[in-house]
Amino acid sequence: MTALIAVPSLAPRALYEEVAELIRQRIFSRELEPGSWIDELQIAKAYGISRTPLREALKVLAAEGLVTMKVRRGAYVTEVSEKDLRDVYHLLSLLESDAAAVVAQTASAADLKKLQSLHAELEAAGKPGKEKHDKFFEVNEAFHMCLLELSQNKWRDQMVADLRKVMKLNRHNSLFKTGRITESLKEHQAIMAALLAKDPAATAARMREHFANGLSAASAI
Amino acid sequence: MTALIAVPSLAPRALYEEVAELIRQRIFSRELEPGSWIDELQIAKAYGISRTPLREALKVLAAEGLVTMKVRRGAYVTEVSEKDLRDVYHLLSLLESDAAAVVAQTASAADLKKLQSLHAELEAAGKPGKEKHDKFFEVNEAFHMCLLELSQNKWRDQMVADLRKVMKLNRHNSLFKTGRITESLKEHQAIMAALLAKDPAATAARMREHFANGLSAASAI
DNA sequence: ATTCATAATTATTGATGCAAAATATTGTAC
DNA sequence: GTACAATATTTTGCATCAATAATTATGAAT
Repeated sequence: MTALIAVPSLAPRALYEEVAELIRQRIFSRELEPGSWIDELQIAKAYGISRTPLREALKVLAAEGLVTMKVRRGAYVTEVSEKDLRDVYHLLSLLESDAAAVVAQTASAADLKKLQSLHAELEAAGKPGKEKHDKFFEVNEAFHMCLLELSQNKWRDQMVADLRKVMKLNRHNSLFKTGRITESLKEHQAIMAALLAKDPAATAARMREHFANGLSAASAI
Repeated sequence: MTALIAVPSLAPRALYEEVAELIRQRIFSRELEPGSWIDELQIAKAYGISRTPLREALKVLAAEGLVTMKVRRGAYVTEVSEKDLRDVYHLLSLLESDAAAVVAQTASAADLKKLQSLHAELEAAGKPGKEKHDKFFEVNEAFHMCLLELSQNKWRDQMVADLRKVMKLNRHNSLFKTGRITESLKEHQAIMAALLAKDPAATAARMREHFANGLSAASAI
Protein backbone atom coordinates (compact mmCIF):
# COMPACT_ATOMS: atom_id res chain seq x y z
CA MET A 1 0.00 0.00 0.00
CA THR A 2 2.09 2.86 -1.29
CA ALA A 3 0.41 6.08 -0.27
CA LEU A 4 0.89 8.97 -2.67
CA ILE A 5 3.59 11.32 -1.49
CA ALA A 6 2.41 14.91 -1.58
CA VAL A 7 5.03 16.71 -3.65
CA PRO A 8 4.68 20.46 -3.15
CA SER A 9 5.87 21.42 -6.60
CA LEU A 10 5.85 24.93 -8.06
CA ALA A 11 2.78 24.13 -10.13
CA PRO A 12 0.71 22.10 -7.69
CA ARG A 13 -1.61 19.77 -9.52
CA ALA A 14 -4.83 18.49 -8.06
CA LEU A 15 -4.85 14.91 -6.84
CA TYR A 16 -7.10 13.78 -9.67
CA GLU A 17 -4.52 15.05 -12.17
CA GLU A 18 -1.74 13.14 -10.45
CA VAL A 19 -3.84 10.00 -10.38
CA ALA A 20 -4.78 10.44 -14.05
CA GLU A 21 -1.09 10.56 -14.94
CA LEU A 22 -0.37 7.42 -12.91
CA ILE A 23 -3.19 5.52 -14.61
CA ARG A 24 -2.00 6.80 -18.00
CA GLN A 25 1.45 5.36 -17.37
CA ARG A 26 -0.03 2.04 -16.23
CA ILE A 27 -2.07 1.92 -19.43
CA PHE A 28 0.89 2.77 -21.67
CA SER A 29 3.05 0.18 -19.95
CA ARG A 30 0.28 -2.36 -20.65
CA GLU A 31 0.03 -3.11 -16.95
CA LEU A 32 -3.62 -2.30 -17.59
CA GLU A 33 -4.49 -4.14 -20.79
CA PRO A 34 -6.86 -2.76 -23.44
CA GLY A 35 -10.34 -4.11 -22.92
CA SER A 36 -9.75 -4.86 -19.27
CA TRP A 37 -11.96 -3.52 -16.54
CA ILE A 38 -10.52 -0.94 -14.16
CA ASP A 39 -11.19 -1.89 -10.55
CA GLU A 40 -11.89 1.37 -8.73
CA LEU A 41 -11.73 -0.03 -5.22
CA GLN A 42 -8.49 -1.89 -5.83
CA ILE A 43 -6.70 1.11 -7.36
CA ALA A 44 -8.02 3.48 -4.74
CA LYS A 45 -6.77 1.14 -2.03
CA ALA A 46 -3.44 0.60 -3.79
CA TYR A 47 -2.83 4.35 -4.08
CA GLY A 48 -4.19 5.05 -0.63
CA ILE A 49 -6.79 7.49 -1.88
CA SER A 50 -10.57 7.60 -1.95
CA ARG A 51 -12.70 6.81 -4.97
CA THR A 52 -13.74 10.41 -5.55
CA PRO A 53 -10.51 11.78 -7.09
CA LEU A 54 -10.00 8.44 -8.84
CA ARG A 55 -13.38 8.69 -10.52
CA GLU A 56 -12.61 12.25 -11.62
CA ALA A 57 -9.32 11.04 -13.07
CA LEU A 58 -11.16 8.32 -14.99
CA LYS A 59 -13.49 10.95 -16.45
CA VAL A 60 -10.49 12.90 -17.70
CA LEU A 61 -8.96 9.77 -19.23
CA ALA A 62 -12.31 8.98 -20.83
CA ALA A 63 -12.33 12.41 -22.47
CA GLU A 64 -8.84 11.70 -23.81
CA GLY A 65 -10.08 8.43 -25.25
CA LEU A 66 -7.82 6.23 -23.18
CA VAL A 67 -10.65 4.64 -21.23
CA THR A 68 -14.31 4.18 -22.10
CA MET A 69 -17.05 4.50 -19.54
CA LYS A 70 -19.93 2.06 -19.61
CA VAL A 71 -23.04 3.00 -17.69
CA ARG A 72 -23.31 1.02 -14.48
CA ARG A 73 -20.38 -1.07 -15.68
CA GLY A 74 -17.49 1.19 -14.81
CA ALA A 75 -14.36 2.10 -16.74
CA TYR A 76 -12.57 -0.05 -19.30
CA VAL A 77 -9.24 0.50 -21.02
CA THR A 78 -10.05 1.46 -24.61
CA GLU A 79 -9.42 -1.15 -27.27
CA VAL A 80 -8.14 0.31 -30.53
CA SER A 81 -8.74 -1.68 -33.67
CA GLU A 82 -6.57 -1.69 -36.78
CA LYS A 83 -9.02 0.74 -38.34
CA ASP A 84 -8.80 3.02 -35.31
CA LEU A 85 -5.04 3.04 -35.67
CA ARG A 86 -5.30 3.98 -39.36
CA ASP A 87 -7.84 6.70 -38.56
CA VAL A 88 -5.68 8.18 -35.83
CA TYR A 89 -2.60 8.11 -38.05
CA HIS A 90 -4.58 9.84 -40.78
CA LEU A 91 -5.55 12.65 -38.42
CA LEU A 92 -2.06 13.00 -36.99
CA SER A 93 -0.71 13.21 -40.52
CA LEU A 94 -3.26 15.88 -41.39
CA LEU A 95 -2.70 17.97 -38.29
CA GLU A 96 1.06 17.68 -38.05
CA SER A 97 1.74 18.22 -41.74
CA ASP A 98 -0.33 21.40 -41.58
CA ALA A 99 1.53 22.49 -38.48
CA ALA A 100 4.84 21.82 -40.22
CA ALA A 101 3.75 23.94 -43.17
CA VAL A 102 2.86 26.80 -40.82
CA VAL A 103 6.24 26.55 -39.12
CA ALA A 104 8.04 26.51 -42.48
CA GLN A 105 6.34 29.80 -43.23
CA THR A 106 6.64 31.55 -39.89
CA ALA A 107 9.62 30.14 -38.01
CA SER A 108 12.30 32.55 -36.85
CA ALA A 109 16.01 31.79 -37.03
CA ALA A 110 15.95 30.93 -33.33
CA ASP A 111 13.03 28.55 -33.86
CA LEU A 112 14.84 26.73 -36.65
CA LYS A 113 17.95 26.52 -34.49
CA LYS A 114 15.93 24.88 -31.74
CA LEU A 115 14.53 22.33 -34.21
CA GLN A 116 17.99 21.66 -35.62
CA SER A 117 19.31 21.09 -32.14
CA LEU A 118 16.58 18.54 -31.44
CA HIS A 119 17.20 16.94 -34.82
CA ALA A 120 20.90 16.61 -33.99
CA GLU A 121 19.97 14.96 -30.70
CA LEU A 122 17.73 12.57 -32.60
CA GLU A 123 20.52 11.61 -34.99
CA ALA A 124 22.83 10.98 -32.08
CA ALA A 125 20.24 8.82 -30.34
CA GLY A 126 19.49 6.93 -33.54
CA LYS A 127 23.06 5.98 -34.40
CA PRO A 128 23.23 2.31 -35.47
CA GLY A 129 25.71 1.45 -32.73
CA LYS A 130 23.67 2.83 -29.88
CA GLU A 131 20.78 0.82 -28.57
CA LYS A 132 19.15 3.63 -26.61
CA HIS A 133 15.75 3.24 -28.20
CA ASP A 134 13.95 4.93 -25.31
CA LYS A 135 16.05 8.03 -25.87
CA PHE A 136 15.24 8.01 -29.58
CA PHE A 137 11.50 7.81 -28.99
CA GLU A 138 11.71 10.49 -26.34
CA VAL A 139 13.59 12.95 -28.56
CA ASN A 140 11.37 12.05 -31.51
CA GLU A 141 8.31 13.02 -29.51
CA ALA A 142 10.08 16.18 -28.33
CA PHE A 143 10.81 17.16 -31.94
CA HIS A 144 7.22 16.65 -33.05
CA MET A 145 5.89 18.51 -30.03
CA CYS A 146 8.36 21.38 -30.55
CA LEU A 147 7.15 21.71 -34.14
CA LEU A 148 3.57 21.74 -32.86
CA GLU A 149 4.28 24.46 -30.32
CA LEU A 150 6.04 26.58 -32.91
CA SER A 151 2.91 26.46 -35.07
CA GLN A 152 1.20 28.43 -32.27
CA ASN A 153 -2.17 26.71 -32.07
CA LYS A 154 -2.83 25.40 -28.59
CA TRP A 155 -6.03 23.66 -29.69
CA ARG A 156 -4.09 21.60 -32.18
CA ASP A 157 -1.44 20.88 -29.54
CA GLN A 158 -4.12 19.43 -27.31
CA MET A 159 -5.67 17.34 -30.08
CA VAL A 160 -2.35 15.93 -31.27
CA ALA A 161 -1.34 15.14 -27.70
CA ASP A 162 -4.58 13.22 -27.18
CA LEU A 163 -4.26 11.36 -30.48
CA ARG A 164 -0.69 10.37 -29.68
CA LYS A 165 -1.87 8.99 -26.37
CA VAL A 166 -4.46 6.86 -28.15
CA MET A 167 -1.80 5.69 -30.60
CA LYS A 168 0.32 4.49 -27.71
CA LEU A 169 -2.51 2.13 -26.77
CA ASN A 170 -1.84 0.00 -29.82
CA ARG A 171 0.78 -2.66 -29.49
CA HIS A 172 1.55 -2.53 -33.22
CA ASN A 173 2.70 1.05 -32.89
CA SER A 174 5.51 1.72 -35.34
CA LEU A 175 6.90 4.43 -33.09
CA PHE A 176 7.95 1.59 -30.83
CA LYS A 177 9.38 -0.57 -33.57
CA THR A 178 13.15 -0.40 -33.58
CA GLY A 179 13.42 -1.40 -37.23
CA ARG A 180 11.94 1.94 -38.25
CA ILE A 181 14.65 4.07 -36.66
CA THR A 182 16.93 4.35 -39.69
CA GLU A 183 14.04 5.08 -42.06
CA SER A 184 12.50 7.51 -39.61
CA LEU A 185 15.77 9.41 -39.35
CA LYS A 186 15.97 9.81 -43.12
CA GLU A 187 12.44 11.15 -43.21
CA HIS A 188 13.25 13.58 -40.42
CA GLN A 189 16.24 14.78 -42.41
CA ALA A 190 13.96 15.49 -45.37
CA ILE A 191 11.52 17.36 -43.14
CA MET A 192 14.33 19.40 -41.62
CA ALA A 193 15.70 20.27 -45.06
CA ALA A 194 12.27 21.45 -46.26
CA LEU A 195 11.86 23.53 -43.10
CA LEU A 196 15.22 25.21 -43.59
CA ALA A 197 14.29 25.89 -47.22
CA LYS A 198 11.18 27.59 -45.82
CA ASP A 199 9.05 25.60 -48.28
CA PRO A 200 5.63 25.02 -46.66
CA ALA A 201 4.26 22.67 -49.35
CA ALA A 202 7.38 20.50 -49.37
CA THR A 203 7.53 20.40 -45.57
CA ALA A 204 3.92 19.27 -45.37
CA ALA A 205 4.51 16.66 -48.06
CA ARG A 206 7.58 15.26 -46.26
CA MET A 207 5.64 15.09 -43.01
CA ARG A 208 2.78 13.25 -44.71
CA GLU A 209 5.27 10.75 -46.14
CA HIS A 210 6.74 10.33 -42.68
CA PHE A 211 3.35 9.35 -41.29
CA ALA A 212 2.42 7.20 -44.28
CA ASN A 213 5.59 5.19 -43.80
CA GLY A 214 4.97 4.95 -40.08
CA LEU A 215 1.51 3.60 -40.72
CA SER A 216 2.60 1.01 -43.25
CA ALA A 217 5.30 -0.13 -40.84
CA ALA A 218 2.68 -0.50 -38.14
CA SER A 219 0.31 -2.35 -40.46
CA ALA A 220 2.90 -4.82 -41.73
CA ILE A 221 2.88 -7.04 -38.68
CA MET B 1 -35.52 24.26 -6.90
CA THR B 2 -36.26 22.20 -9.97
CA ALA B 3 -35.15 18.67 -9.27
CA LEU B 4 -33.91 16.75 -12.28
CA ILE B 5 -36.56 14.45 -13.65
CA ALA B 6 -35.23 10.94 -14.11
CA VAL B 7 -35.98 10.10 -17.71
CA PRO B 8 -35.64 6.33 -18.20
CA SER B 9 -34.56 6.51 -21.80
CA LEU B 10 -33.39 3.60 -23.92
CA ALA B 11 -29.79 4.73 -23.57
CA PRO B 12 -29.68 5.74 -19.91
CA ARG B 13 -27.03 8.33 -19.29
CA ALA B 14 -25.34 8.85 -15.96
CA LEU B 15 -26.33 11.90 -13.96
CA TYR B 16 -22.99 13.59 -14.57
CA GLU B 17 -23.61 13.34 -18.33
CA GLU B 18 -27.05 14.91 -17.99
CA VAL B 19 -25.63 17.69 -15.85
CA ALA B 20 -22.77 18.26 -18.30
CA GLU B 21 -25.31 18.74 -21.09
CA LEU B 22 -27.34 21.19 -19.00
CA ILE B 23 -24.25 23.27 -18.17
CA ARG B 24 -23.24 23.15 -21.83
CA GLN B 25 -26.58 24.66 -22.82
CA ARG B 26 -26.30 27.33 -20.14
CA ILE B 27 -22.85 28.23 -21.45
CA PHE B 28 -23.98 28.35 -25.09
CA SER B 29 -26.99 30.49 -24.18
CA ARG B 30 -24.55 32.87 -22.42
CA GLU B 31 -26.46 32.44 -19.20
CA LEU B 32 -23.00 31.53 -17.91
CA GLU B 33 -20.67 34.14 -19.39
CA PRO B 34 -17.10 33.42 -20.53
CA GLY B 35 -14.63 34.22 -17.80
CA SER B 36 -17.21 33.91 -15.06
CA TRP B 37 -16.78 31.63 -12.10
CA ILE B 38 -19.05 28.62 -11.84
CA ASP B 39 -20.61 28.42 -8.40
CA GLU B 40 -20.78 24.73 -7.58
CA LEU B 41 -22.97 25.07 -4.51
CA GLN B 42 -25.50 27.27 -6.26
CA ILE B 43 -25.83 25.01 -9.31
CA ALA B 44 -25.97 21.85 -7.22
CA LYS B 45 -28.72 23.40 -5.13
CA ALA B 46 -30.56 24.72 -8.20
CA TYR B 47 -30.56 21.29 -9.86
CA GLY B 48 -31.28 19.48 -6.62
CA ILE B 49 -28.22 17.28 -6.90
CA SER B 50 -25.07 16.81 -4.88
CA ARG B 51 -21.72 18.27 -5.82
CA THR B 52 -20.11 14.96 -6.72
CA PRO B 53 -21.77 14.39 -10.12
CA LEU B 54 -21.55 18.13 -10.77
CA ARG B 55 -17.81 18.08 -10.27
CA GLU B 56 -17.49 15.07 -12.58
CA ALA B 57 -19.51 16.97 -15.18
CA LEU B 58 -17.19 19.96 -14.87
CA LYS B 59 -14.19 17.69 -15.46
CA VAL B 60 -15.81 16.49 -18.69
CA LEU B 61 -16.51 20.06 -19.80
CA ALA B 62 -12.93 20.99 -18.96
CA ALA B 63 -11.69 18.20 -21.22
CA GLU B 64 -13.89 19.59 -23.99
CA GLY B 65 -12.37 23.02 -23.46
CA LEU B 66 -15.61 24.71 -22.45
CA VAL B 67 -14.49 25.37 -18.90
CA THR B 68 -11.04 25.75 -17.41
CA MET B 69 -10.16 24.43 -14.00
CA LYS B 70 -7.94 26.52 -11.76
CA VAL B 71 -6.34 24.74 -8.85
CA ARG B 72 -8.09 25.61 -5.61
CA ARG B 73 -10.06 28.24 -7.50
CA GLY B 74 -12.73 26.11 -9.08
CA ALA B 75 -14.17 26.11 -12.59
CA TYR B 76 -14.42 29.10 -14.94
CA VAL B 77 -16.17 29.38 -18.29
CA THR B 78 -13.42 29.45 -20.92
CA GLU B 79 -12.72 32.78 -22.60
CA VAL B 80 -11.84 32.46 -26.27
CA SER B 81 -9.81 35.22 -27.83
CA GLU B 82 -9.94 36.33 -31.47
CA LYS B 83 -6.82 34.27 -32.08
CA ASP B 84 -8.44 31.22 -30.49
CA LEU B 85 -11.38 31.66 -32.84
CA ARG B 86 -9.07 31.83 -35.87
CA ASP B 87 -7.14 28.79 -34.67
CA VAL B 88 -10.29 26.76 -34.14
CA TYR B 89 -11.65 27.77 -37.54
CA HIS B 90 -8.37 26.75 -39.12
CA LEU B 91 -8.59 23.29 -37.57
CA LEU B 92 -12.23 22.85 -38.45
CA SER B 93 -11.43 23.81 -42.02
CA LEU B 94 -8.59 21.30 -42.13
CA LEU B 95 -10.57 18.45 -40.60
CA GLU B 96 -13.86 18.99 -42.38
CA SER B 97 -12.38 19.63 -45.81
CA ASP B 98 -10.44 16.39 -45.50
CA ALA B 99 -13.59 14.58 -44.39
CA ALA B 100 -15.47 16.02 -47.35
CA ALA B 101 -12.76 14.78 -49.72
CA VAL B 102 -13.05 11.29 -48.24
CA VAL B 103 -16.81 11.33 -48.66
CA ALA B 104 -16.50 12.53 -52.27
CA GLN B 105 -14.38 9.45 -52.91
CA THR B 106 -16.27 6.83 -50.96
CA ALA B 107 -19.91 7.89 -50.67
CA SER B 108 -22.56 5.48 -51.93
CA ALA B 109 -25.64 6.60 -53.85
CA ALA B 110 -27.68 6.33 -50.65
CA ASP B 111 -25.16 8.48 -48.79
CA LEU B 112 -25.32 11.20 -51.43
CA LYS B 113 -29.11 11.05 -51.36
CA LYS B 114 -29.04 11.61 -47.61
CA LEU B 115 -26.78 14.64 -48.04
CA GLN B 116 -28.96 16.00 -50.82
CA SER B 117 -32.00 15.64 -48.63
CA LEU B 118 -30.32 17.62 -45.85
CA HIS B 119 -29.15 20.19 -48.37
CA ALA B 120 -32.72 20.60 -49.62
CA GLU B 121 -33.87 21.12 -46.04
CA LEU B 122 -31.16 23.73 -45.62
CA GLU B 123 -32.30 25.62 -48.72
CA ALA B 124 -35.87 25.55 -47.50
CA ALA B 125 -34.85 26.87 -44.10
CA GLY B 126 -32.66 29.56 -45.65
CA LYS B 127 -35.27 31.05 -47.96
CA PRO B 128 -35.17 34.88 -47.82
CA GLY B 129 -38.80 35.09 -46.74
CA LYS B 130 -38.52 32.79 -43.78
CA GLU B 131 -36.93 34.07 -40.63
CA LYS B 132 -36.41 30.69 -39.03
CA HIS B 133 -32.73 31.16 -38.31
CA ASP B 134 -32.68 28.54 -35.58
CA LYS B 135 -33.86 25.95 -38.06
CA PHE B 136 -31.17 26.97 -40.56
CA PHE B 137 -28.39 26.66 -38.00
CA GLU B 138 -29.75 23.35 -36.83
CA VAL B 139 -29.90 21.83 -40.32
CA ASN B 140 -26.53 23.35 -41.17
CA GLU B 141 -24.96 21.56 -38.21
CA ALA B 142 -26.79 18.36 -39.18
CA PHE B 143 -25.36 18.56 -42.71
CA HIS B 144 -21.81 19.04 -41.48
CA MET B 145 -22.18 16.26 -38.93
CA CYS B 146 -23.69 13.91 -41.53
CA LEU B 147 -20.71 14.54 -43.79
CA LEU B 148 -18.43 13.81 -40.86
CA GLU B 149 -20.14 10.53 -40.06
CA LEU B 150 -20.01 9.45 -43.67
CA SER B 151 -16.24 9.92 -43.63
CA GLN B 152 -16.13 7.07 -41.08
CA ASN B 153 -13.58 8.34 -38.61
CA LYS B 154 -15.04 8.51 -35.11
CA TRP B 155 -11.93 10.20 -33.73
CA ARG B 156 -12.39 13.07 -36.13
CA ASP B 157 -16.10 13.21 -35.27
CA GLN B 158 -15.20 13.68 -31.64
CA MET B 159 -12.60 16.34 -32.36
CA VAL B 160 -14.84 18.34 -34.67
CA ALA B 161 -17.69 18.13 -32.19
CA ASP B 162 -15.45 19.51 -29.44
CA LEU B 163 -14.09 22.28 -31.66
CA ARG B 164 -17.59 23.31 -32.69
CA LYS B 165 -18.54 23.55 -29.04
CA VAL B 166 -15.60 25.86 -28.39
CA MET B 167 -16.59 27.92 -31.41
CA LYS B 168 -20.05 28.42 -29.96
CA LEU B 169 -18.43 30.12 -26.98
CA ASN B 170 -17.51 33.12 -29.13
CA ARG B 171 -20.13 35.76 -29.52
CA HIS B 172 -18.71 36.82 -32.89
CA ASN B 173 -19.51 33.42 -34.33
CA SER B 174 -20.47 33.78 -37.96
CA LEU B 175 -22.60 30.67 -37.76
CA PHE B 176 -24.96 32.79 -35.71
CA LYS B 177 -24.88 35.81 -37.97
CA THR B 178 -27.98 35.97 -40.11
CA GLY B 179 -26.29 38.02 -42.83
CA ARG B 180 -24.23 35.00 -43.79
CA ILE B 181 -27.18 32.75 -44.65
CA THR B 182 -27.40 33.57 -48.36
CA GLU B 183 -23.65 33.31 -48.87
CA SER B 184 -23.47 30.15 -46.80
CA LEU B 185 -26.18 28.56 -48.94
CA LYS B 186 -24.27 29.29 -52.13
CA GLU B 187 -21.14 27.74 -50.68
CA HIS B 188 -23.11 24.68 -49.64
CA GLN B 189 -24.42 24.37 -53.17
CA ALA B 190 -20.86 24.37 -54.48
CA ILE B 191 -19.85 21.72 -51.95
CA MET B 192 -22.85 19.59 -52.89
CA ALA B 193 -22.04 19.88 -56.59
CA ALA B 194 -18.44 18.82 -56.04
CA LEU B 195 -19.61 15.89 -53.92
CA LEU B 196 -22.02 14.72 -56.64
CA ALA B 197 -19.21 15.07 -59.19
CA LYS B 198 -17.18 12.76 -56.92
CA ASP B 199 -14.28 15.19 -57.10
CA PRO B 200 -12.33 14.95 -53.81
CA ALA B 201 -9.95 17.84 -54.49
CA ALA B 202 -12.73 20.21 -55.54
CA THR B 203 -14.91 19.19 -52.61
CA ALA B 204 -12.10 19.88 -50.14
CA ALA B 205 -11.39 23.22 -51.83
CA ARG B 206 -15.06 24.28 -51.67
CA MET B 207 -15.21 23.31 -47.99
CA ARG B 208 -12.06 25.31 -47.25
CA GLU B 209 -13.59 28.32 -48.97
CA HIS B 210 -16.74 27.85 -46.93
CA PHE B 211 -14.75 28.07 -43.71
CA ALA B 212 -12.54 30.90 -44.92
CA ASN B 213 -15.64 32.96 -45.68
CA GLY B 214 -17.16 32.05 -42.35
CA LEU B 215 -14.04 33.21 -40.57
CA SER B 216 -13.79 36.52 -42.39
CA ALA B 217 -17.45 37.16 -41.63
CA ALA B 218 -16.75 36.47 -37.96
CA SER B 219 -13.67 38.68 -37.97
CA ALA B 220 -15.37 41.63 -39.62
CA ILE B 221 -17.15 42.87 -36.51
C1' DA C 1 -2.12 56.90 7.26
C1' DT C 2 -0.28 52.92 5.23
C1' DT C 3 1.46 48.41 5.32
C1' DC C 4 2.02 43.95 7.08
C1' DA C 5 0.48 40.14 9.69
C1' DT C 6 -2.91 37.34 11.68
C1' DA C 7 -7.37 35.49 12.06
C1' DA C 8 -11.76 34.29 10.24
C1' DT C 9 -14.68 33.10 6.65
C1' DT C 10 -15.51 30.98 2.34
C1' DA C 11 -14.92 27.63 -1.15
C1' DT C 12 -12.54 23.69 -3.09
C1' DT C 13 -10.87 19.15 -2.52
C1' DG C 14 -10.79 14.53 -0.62
C1' DA C 15 -13.08 10.71 2.34
C1' DT C 16 -16.76 7.88 3.79
C1' DG C 17 -21.24 5.90 3.73
C1' DC C 18 -25.50 4.35 1.62
C1' DA C 19 -28.66 2.96 -1.98
C1' DA C 20 -29.61 1.11 -6.48
C1' DA C 21 -28.48 -1.86 -10.24
C1' DA C 22 -26.33 -5.57 -12.49
C1' DT C 23 -24.29 -9.94 -12.47
C1' DA C 24 -23.34 -14.34 -10.64
C1' DT C 25 -24.61 -18.24 -7.99
C1' DT C 26 -27.56 -21.47 -6.09
C1' DG C 27 -31.72 -23.98 -5.67
C1' DT C 28 -35.82 -25.94 -7.41
C1' DA C 29 -38.81 -27.71 -10.80
C1' DC C 30 -39.68 -29.99 -15.04
C1' DG D 1 -29.59 -33.07 -16.48
C1' DT D 2 -31.00 -28.64 -17.88
C1' DA D 3 -33.34 -24.39 -17.58
C1' DC D 4 -35.44 -20.77 -15.18
C1' DA D 5 -36.06 -18.04 -11.18
C1' DA D 6 -34.78 -16.03 -6.93
C1' DT D 7 -31.41 -14.50 -3.88
C1' DA D 8 -27.01 -12.84 -2.67
C1' DT D 9 -22.87 -10.46 -3.70
C1' DT D 10 -20.36 -7.17 -6.12
C1' DT D 11 -19.88 -2.64 -7.92
C1' DT D 12 -21.29 1.62 -9.59
C1' DG D 13 -23.16 6.01 -8.56
C1' DC D 14 -24.85 9.78 -5.57
C1' DA D 15 -24.97 12.26 -1.17
C1' DT D 16 -23.13 13.92 3.04
C1' DC D 17 -19.22 15.10 5.82
C1' DA D 18 -14.62 16.72 7.12
C1' DA D 19 -10.35 19.08 6.19
C1' DT D 20 -7.30 22.05 3.65
C1' DA D 21 -6.13 26.11 1.29
C1' DA D 22 -6.92 30.77 -0.16
C1' DT D 23 -8.74 35.23 0.21
C1' DT D 24 -10.41 38.96 2.65
C1' DA D 25 -10.94 41.78 6.52
C1' DT D 26 -9.43 43.65 10.68
C1' DG D 27 -6.09 45.20 13.88
C1' DA D 28 -1.65 46.72 15.26
C1' DA D 29 2.71 48.77 14.50
C1' DT D 30 5.71 51.86 12.22
